[in-house]
Amino acid sequence: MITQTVEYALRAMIHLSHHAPDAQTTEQIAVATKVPSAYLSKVLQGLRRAELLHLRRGIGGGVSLVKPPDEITILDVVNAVDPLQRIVSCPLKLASHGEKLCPLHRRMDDAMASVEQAFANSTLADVLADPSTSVPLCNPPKRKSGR
Amino acid sequence: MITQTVEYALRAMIHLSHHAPDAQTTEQIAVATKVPSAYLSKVLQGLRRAELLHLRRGIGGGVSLVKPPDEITILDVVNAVDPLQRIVSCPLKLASHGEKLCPLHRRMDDAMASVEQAFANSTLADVLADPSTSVPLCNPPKRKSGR
DNA sequence: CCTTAACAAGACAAAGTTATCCAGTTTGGT
DNA sequence: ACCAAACTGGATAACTTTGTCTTGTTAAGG
Repeated sequence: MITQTVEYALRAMIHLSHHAPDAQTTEQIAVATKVPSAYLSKVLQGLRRAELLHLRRGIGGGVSLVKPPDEITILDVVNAVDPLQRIVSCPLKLASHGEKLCPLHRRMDDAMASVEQAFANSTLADVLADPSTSVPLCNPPKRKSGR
Repeated sequence: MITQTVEYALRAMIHLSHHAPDAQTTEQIAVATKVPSAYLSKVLQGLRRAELLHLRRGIGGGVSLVKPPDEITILDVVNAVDPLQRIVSCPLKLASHGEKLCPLHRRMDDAMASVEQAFANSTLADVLADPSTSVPLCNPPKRKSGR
């Protein structure tokens, strides 16, 4: 459910939010988020199909967010690349169960619902603004003498 | 996170709980839970390794629960076959983050924690006793004339 | 118009998951 | 002892996910 692809997509989106509204190249994102760049480009294409990203090619091109970070939730990102699978009907196809989930699947879907809820309640801006600890994905800027 | 294997394992455990403390053959479980029997036997071996099941071979053998259904949680079953992956340290291996999760991964792990919590709070007996709707996994017994 | 930076798209490879099959081994009953 | 019912373990196959590579296509700038 939190697949590698989802993890990569979230890293990329956070990184872009951090630099919003500026564009970043795929390569820049790959380095910053430690994602294999060739694979990242596939993931980004998924995010573009979901209309979360704008990709421009050619010199000076790159990747940018379509909407500001406070209008994009974690759930949006997850659903763009690997949609959260809710259990909507009996996986055993029991006719008598139909749309009503049995107690087992009811519980499993409740768990999925809580994840969906949590993801829907956090925007990328929320994540960036989180006062808790460190900057998402980033080492704190090193204080260098020559700067 | 709720992989096919986990789904199968839970179906088998619920089925066994339903018949506890009697044993069932792998084939009986496979038919009742609509799981491919050859694969089910692998899944059951995982549950045995986790000491949730007792498998006996030979005539009259079969699969039985090691503990009563009210002492086995959904989480026990999940962790036996495909352990729930909590995020315990920064996936980017940023030295500065170390054990502290950044706001992104903190949120992701919180979601995992809520799932873990939900799974830990339901025993197999709870699922069976659930008054909500239908019997877990089963079609209601059909009223046949000759019976 | 040519070069170069950048994304696009498809083929392909590696690894993990799911599923099948078969030749053993154990066990109870005759 | 033998037979038949059941699980065991290993090999293998199909499929999905993850990752790489190569060849295109787009766009800016001189």
